[in-house]
Amino acid sequence: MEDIKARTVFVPPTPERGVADSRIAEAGLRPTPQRSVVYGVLLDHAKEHPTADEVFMRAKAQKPEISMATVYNCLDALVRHRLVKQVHLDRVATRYCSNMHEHAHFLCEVCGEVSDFEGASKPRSSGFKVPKGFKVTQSEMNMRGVCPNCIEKEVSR
Amino acid sequence: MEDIKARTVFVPPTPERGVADSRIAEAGLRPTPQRSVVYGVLLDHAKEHPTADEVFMRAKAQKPEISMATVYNCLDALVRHRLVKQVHLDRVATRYCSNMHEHAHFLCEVCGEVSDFEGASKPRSSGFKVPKGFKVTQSEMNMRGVCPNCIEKEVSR
DNA sequence: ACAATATTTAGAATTATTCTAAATATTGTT
DNA sequence: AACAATATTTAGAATAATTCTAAATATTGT
Repeated sequence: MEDIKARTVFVPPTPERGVADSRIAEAGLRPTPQRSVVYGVLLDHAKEHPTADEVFMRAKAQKPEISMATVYNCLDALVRHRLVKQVHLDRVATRYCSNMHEHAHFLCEVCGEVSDFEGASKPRSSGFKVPKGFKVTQSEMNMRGVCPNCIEKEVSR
Repeated sequence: MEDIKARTVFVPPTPERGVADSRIAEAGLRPTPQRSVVYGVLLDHAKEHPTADEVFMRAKAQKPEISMATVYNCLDALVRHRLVKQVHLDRVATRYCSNMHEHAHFLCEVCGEVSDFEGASKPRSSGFKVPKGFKVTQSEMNMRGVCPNCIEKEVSR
């Protein structure tokens, strides 16, 4: 019989983990296993726009000792170093997004799904006049409404 | 001596209160004194983008029996009926804004002040392609950075 | 004035986020 | 490789924002 313990302990890194580590280093952030896991979770689940809590649960699956405070610390560091965006869609939990291309976010008020919309999210390229004297470092464009799936369900009721 | 009690009890309605009441009625919302006070506070302090808590304190000054739960209820009703916008700028408290003209919000990361930027905040007029099949009912554009005041202070340090 | 319906209330409950201080890890130097 | 300096992680407590609950009150249309 094979050495099961060794087999189960060895979890091959996802391709994203290597990407995570090199980007963390490039960004001038001190590399730690926790940051690697947290950023890896976000890269693996960019489309889901997870909350801190969802990141915590996924990170815990890979690294059981990780704590919630660390997840918040890591998320803050990643946001400060422009590897991750915060998405403030509603009154409750903030979401995190590793897609740094220009895009807007859309929240379906029926099912709660968050979608990415391509297009300009930077003020200069989106019809906004930034008044003289202000320095803009980040911007986000958020929309709400009903997604195609939920419109269909409503019609067929 | 004059009747001080009578004088202090009579608080002349601000011009905004009348506006508040008629807009609440126009919006098809049941008129209640609480909604009137809450909306009046927002109309009087549109530039300050108050949080629910700040609205509560101001509303309490005019109507001491009002409760926090009612402030949230009223804010939700006003938002649903498009008299007020929610502003989701950061991880903490949501802010409220009675300026329904197209504009973006700017948060100064140094002093915390929120400013209005004129310009398009609606997706159609701001360079965003809303994918086919989505119904967009609300949108908000938020920016962060440093305001002119704080840039000046930083330079002169 | 009456029933039906919606709103308000206080307070408890829940959820999201921040804080704290001690333990551990990382870095740049010898 | 060992060392000091500095940064990060940790568990758990603390705080802050928001939601829930069920009873009391207000508003509406008849």
